This record gives sequence, structure tokens and C-alpha cells, in this order.
Amino acid sequence: MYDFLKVEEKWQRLYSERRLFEVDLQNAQKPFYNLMMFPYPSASGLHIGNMYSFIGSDVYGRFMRLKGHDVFEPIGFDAFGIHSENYALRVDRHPAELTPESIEYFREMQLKRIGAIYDWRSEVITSSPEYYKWTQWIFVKLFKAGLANKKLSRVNWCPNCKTVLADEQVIDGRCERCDSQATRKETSQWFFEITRYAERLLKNLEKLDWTETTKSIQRSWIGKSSGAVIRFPLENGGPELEAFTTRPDTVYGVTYLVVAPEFEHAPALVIAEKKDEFKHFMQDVEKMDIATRTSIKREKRGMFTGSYAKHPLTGEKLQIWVADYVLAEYGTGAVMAVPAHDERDFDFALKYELPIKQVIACESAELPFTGYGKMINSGKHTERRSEDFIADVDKIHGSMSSSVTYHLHDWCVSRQRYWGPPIPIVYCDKCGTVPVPEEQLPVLLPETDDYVPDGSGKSPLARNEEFVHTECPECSGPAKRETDVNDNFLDSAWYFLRYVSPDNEASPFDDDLAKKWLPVDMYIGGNEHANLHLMYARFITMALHDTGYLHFEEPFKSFRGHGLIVNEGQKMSKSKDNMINPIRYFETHGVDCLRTYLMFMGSFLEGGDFRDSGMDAVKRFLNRVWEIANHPEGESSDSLKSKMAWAIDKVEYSVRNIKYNTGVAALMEFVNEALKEENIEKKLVLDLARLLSPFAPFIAEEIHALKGGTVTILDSGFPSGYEEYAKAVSVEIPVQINGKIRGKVSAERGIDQERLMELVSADEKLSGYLKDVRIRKVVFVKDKILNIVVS
RNA sequence: GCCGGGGUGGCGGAAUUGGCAGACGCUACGGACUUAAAAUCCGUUGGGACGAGGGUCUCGUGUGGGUUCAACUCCCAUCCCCGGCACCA
Repeated sequence: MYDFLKVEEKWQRLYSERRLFEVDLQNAQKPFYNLMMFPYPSASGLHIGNMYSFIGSDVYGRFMRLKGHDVFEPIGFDAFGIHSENYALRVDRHPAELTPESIEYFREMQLKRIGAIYDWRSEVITSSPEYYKWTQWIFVKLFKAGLANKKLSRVNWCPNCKTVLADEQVIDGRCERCDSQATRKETSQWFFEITRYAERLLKNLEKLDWTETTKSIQRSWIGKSSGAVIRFPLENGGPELEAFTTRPDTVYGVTYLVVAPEFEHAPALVIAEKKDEFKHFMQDVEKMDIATRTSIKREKRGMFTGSYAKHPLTGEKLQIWVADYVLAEYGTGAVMAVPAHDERDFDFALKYELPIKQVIACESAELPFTGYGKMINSGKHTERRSEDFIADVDKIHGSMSSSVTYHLHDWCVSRQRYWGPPIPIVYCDKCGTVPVPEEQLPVLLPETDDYVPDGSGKSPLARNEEFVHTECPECSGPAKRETDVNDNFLDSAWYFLRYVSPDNEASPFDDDLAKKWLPVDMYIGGNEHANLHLMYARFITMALHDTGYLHFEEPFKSFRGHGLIVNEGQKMSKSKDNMINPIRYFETHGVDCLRTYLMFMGSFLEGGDFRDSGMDAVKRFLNRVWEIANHPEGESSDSLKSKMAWAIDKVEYSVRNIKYNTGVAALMEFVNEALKEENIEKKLVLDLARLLSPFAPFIAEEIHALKGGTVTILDSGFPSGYEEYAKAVSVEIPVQINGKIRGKVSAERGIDQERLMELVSADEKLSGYLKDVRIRKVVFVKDKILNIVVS
């Protein structure tokens, strides 16, 4: 019986003693950068989802190494940020004290045991000053490039926690931490202008070798929509009111205009007699929480401002309304209402008895009709097609021009928290907003016990007099530091760049190494980070490219988003108490078994269903592998060698296409065959171990060593040399009569149609089908199938 | 509502893209070994019909149509599940 505990411990020790996975980054001949998503060392340990992700990525890395690449597989810790900070707050520990402990546990007790080919020399910890010095450096570079700006904005606010919340911390309109209703609050925040890159971020997706789901998530997050801006002159003069629309073809159907309550010029539009009503209206809107405000079902509310605009084409007088269904942050913050052809405008018009004018041909019962069609009641454009008008929009009238908007909004990077890299900005009365010069970085996060957010909406750092007061880098006069820290997503937006030279004190990454190793060849991780992390990493890479620091603009050539694990068909959750603890299986089944089972239980990209019975099955399988390895050496049959040829192809195909389950299945088939023979050739045993090694590295190493292999199986190459056996064996060719399988004939590979037909005639059963009929057609696919059409 | 992904035995899932549907594994059942159990090994395991039997026939990949010598795979329509986006103008 295979003693997995002993063997795994032995190889874990050898792996760390011999440093087998350290890559000579300078001199590597065939660099392959295999990246996985580094973990937050925040909770009590790695969970099964982390393991699943890391192992899936490591299988790929080990495979590429077997294939002869110099595989660079680094790991680190996303140690700053709200996850780690909230965890520290919950257990009442200082994050600066707790985080290193968590990292120690992750690294020593978990990551070093799972058999991944990590190069530990490249470890990065985002909360270390050596790392965040460069996070701050990136901030400064973006600031200097005009991509970082401080502006007033309405941000998510939790009235209970009294803190600003990131979008991703608001779930169904509620605070992620305390479940109270989130509201909006206007504060001054730092933003990265990612929206300037919206088109490139969208366009580049076409060229990227990424899983389709991941690209689709990014596309909808960017949310491009094309249309036109139409300018409506105000009756009383002043600036024109601009409205974005995707349907300029319905412009003749505009019966009123609507602006958002927060629209910059809304108060100016409200006439004197309506000021009081507007004030009350605004108060009601402010009070509304986000869930209610954005609910589709909620009845729309609005009020007439008393002002009028003029229709640019017809000269008609149009009422200007304020309504809560219009959002200031999208488009121009103003909407041209076409109730006949827009559901929201239709509802609103009915409620407030505003006119409805049909301008696209349809039955009146179909209103609101939102499809394209023939334009009617549209002046000289009557009879035109919608699509035709939209394509021509720039030529129609001076008030209309084609325009594009995106749902993507600028990235709010400031956080009023403690556990993050301080934003490297100084405010000076004389010099204004001044970035901290590069040679003064990092701006160290002060060591203090006063780090708990107080609900003032300001960072705890604002209470730290020693930190706040500084001198201006330009005029040396008294100045104050920015007290917000950076969003955690900035830490992780560039970590893969740091891995190539984590100790470099002169720059965030060594240029030569970056040229040699970047961009990342393969990135495997969960789709839960498809929006934010991947988008931000792409943006930072593009920005560093444009500022001349990187030679590429897309960080990840290939990305594969994998699925989620469920437990016995049930979603895992702490409340259901059905979380799988991976460490437990290290003792009962072994790491090899867990790795192999995780890859076998389902299709990696789709996710899988974890069952203990499956773990037992894989344990049996590994025991059988061990049994074969200990069979007497002797000659093996040609058919077993041909099975090996088949298994080699299967494993290669399955790994390259991230269909690991089918690779493991192929190995099981080979093992089932091999068990039928009493002897086995040494080469077959070694090749089996090689094929198995990406999945179950420890047993594979042990078998390799047992059969006289040296150092590590990883450098022993990918199996080959069975081509002749694959060819020599005869094939079974299914024979169809009129498309139905009626039998099979055994023939040598490559047989031609004529000879095959002779075999069919000689076959008792098949020839029966050909009696008394006329053969009308014969379809033959070499070595695959024969179909005889008869009448 | 829009955009992705999917729907295959009792279950997890295969089928390298139009060429033997159900690989591999689980479960269940039967058997061997055992005083017994565990472990291990062997056999059966999509539905139906026929056959003493080796087997033979037939239906079958959410549903309804279509293309093709041949369809889980392609086309049209439709239902359901999962994920993303969403008062986005």
C-alpha cells in the first residue's frame, strides 16, 4: 500500500531544500510566465476555492515545464486592503501584527505543501514598504500623466459603519459588512480616469486569448452604447440642454425633456415659484437608498421645472422636467423623452399626462413600441428607415451629432481607511496639490494603535498629527499630507510586474527582465475577479505603456476563468456550515489525491461537484498506479504501448484545453489496461509517472526516483516514442447502412474503401443487409466510418 | 429586458468541433475472498421489446421543426437553469 503521508512529506522537504523551482530569470531559454491569482491572507486559511484555482494553474505550469519551458510560477500575498483590515477588526488584532502571522500560516502550512512549483524568491507582499513604495510611484506617474484627479463625487455611504463603500461592497443596495441600506454621499475623492481608456479596453478584448465568459463580463461592464447627442436651445437663452440618445430617429417624437435631480444646471432651470417644491423633491430623492433608487419596479417621480426648451427641428415648445429615473452620471444627465417609443418615458408621460407622439410606424396598441421601423410624422424624414437615419445622423442637422457613451465609470481609488498605501500627495497653501517626489517614497504608513475608522468619513490617518503635518516638497513650507489610502485593487493591479524583480530598489520592475518575461503567458483564476481586478490591471498596464514604462499594453496574453466548486450539489457557505476544509484531506487522502480529484471531479472551466466518494475513488486510483510501478519489470504488449501513445495525446490535449478531467480519465484507462498484464516495461512506468506528475506530483516523483530517475521528474521531459505502436494497431471501423450502425469490421489502419467493402461483403451479418438491395452511395471516412446508402 | 454559458443515464461528467452517444468515475445490485466486517477483486448497471443463449431490434442528448449519407454537435423556433449587466436614455 502506498504511504502517501511519508512520500509527500519527503518530497515537500526535498522541494524546499533543493529549490527545484527557482528559475534563472536572466538566462532562461524558453520563458513561460504562468500566473495565478495571489490570495488575501485575511481569513483563517486557504479555502478549497483557492486550492482549486492554484492547483488548476499549477497543473498547467508543471505541464509546460515537462514540455521543456522555463516556467516561472510566482506567488505572493495581497495583504493590504479592506479584506485583511476587516478580518483584523473582527478578531480585534492590529492588522500590521496579524497580517504577517496569516502570511506565515498560508505560506508554511498550506502553500508549501500543495506541490505547486513556486519560485519563492519572487514572493511579493503588497503591504511591505518595499512593495507599496512602487504602488505609490505608480500613483505619482498617473498623477503626472493627468490620469489621477481629485474631484467631488457622490459615493456609496453606509450610515451605520459611517464609511465610504466601494461599488463592490454594496450588494443589492446594502452594506456588505452590516447589511444596512447604503445611501449616497457627496465627498471629495481621488479618481483614476479609466474611462479615457474605455474604447481601448473594449477593442483589445477582440485580440485577447481569454475565456469567452470573461470577455463578455468585461464588455458588459464597459457597456458601450452608440447614439447621438442632440442639443435643445433653452427658451430663455443660456446654455443649450444636451441629451444623449441611442434613438435619434425618434427625435420628432420628443414631447418633453427630463434632467437628473443631481444634474449640474438643474437648480438654474427651476423657476422662482417652484424652488420650494424642488427643495422638497430633492430631499425625498436624497433620502432614498440605492436599492430603491435603482429599482426598475419603483414608480417614477418628477416635477415640472417651469422652464421650456425649443425642439431644434420643429421649433415646438418642450417642457423641462426633473425626474428621479434620470441619472446624472450617465450620458449627459439629461434625456429627450419620447414616450411613444420608450417604456420609461411612456409610464412617466401617462402619470403626468404629458403628450405622446408616435413617430415610428406600428399599431397604436403596440405603444410604447421600441423597435426600429419606418419613420412617420417626421417632417421631411418621414418614410425613412430608422437605421438609415441613425447612420446619417451627423448630416441631418447642426443640433445633432453622433456620440458614444460607456457605463464604465472612473475608478475611485481613495479609501478612508488605515490598512493601505497612503496616497503620496501633499497639499501646500502656496504650491497646491504636490505629488511626493520619487526619492521620498515610500510615504510610510504610520505605526499606530489609532487605526479604527471613527465614522467621520475621514481616514484614521487624519487624526495622526505627526503624519499629517509635513513640509512641501517644492517650497519646503508647511504642508499637509493626503490622509486617504489607496484602494486594494491598485495593489493587485501590478503585482505580476513586480514578481520578475521583487528586490529591485531602483525601479518597480527590471526593464530587461520585463522584456524577457512579460506579458504573462497564462493567467488562470476565478471569474469573480473578471470585472474589477482584470480591468484595473489592464488599465494600469496601458497607462504604464503610454507613459513609456512598458513595451506592451495588455498584461495577460491568455486568461482562463474557471468555475466554482459546490459541495454535494450545494453551494458552500459559512451559514450552511458545509465548507470543505482542504487541510483535512491532506491527512486522510493526501495532497496528490486532493489535487487529482479536484481536477477530475468536473470540467475545470465550468466548476465541479465535490464528493467524498470521489476522493476515495482517486485514492484507489493512485494506489493502483503504485501497484503498477511495483510490478515486475518485463516486456509489455504492443497494445499497452499503443494505449500509452493514446494517453500521451489525451493528456496533452486535455491540459492545453484546460479539460483536466479528461486527462485524468485517460490515465485511469491506461492504468486499467496495465493492471491486466503481469509485467511492465520500465519506460512505460516512467512515462505514466510523467503524465501523472502535473496532477499528482509527489507519487510521480517517488516512482521516478524508484525507477532510477534523478533530481526531479519535471526535467525528465514529456513522454514520446510510441508512434509506431499507435500506427501498427488495427482499427475497428463501424459500418453504417443508411446511417444506422449495423456492425463493425476490423482492418489495418489506412485501409482503402475498396478493400474495406470486400471485408464487409465477407462479414456474415453485414452482407445480409446488402442482399437484394441496390447500393446507391458509399461514404467512407478513412479509419473512421463507412456508410453504405442502399435502396 | 439585454449579453454570455449551459441543459446528455440514478449521480459527477465524456464525446479534440458533423463520423460508434454515455469514455472515466460514483452509486446501486450480484458474486469471490473472510468466522464476520472493512479493504480488495470480478460481473451487471439509459429506457423498451424479442431471444434459452451468444445476441438482435427499437427509442433515446430540454422541446418542436429543418439541413445532411450521417446531428449532442449546424440552421430556425421554443422552454428551462446558471452567471453578468440593467430606470444606462
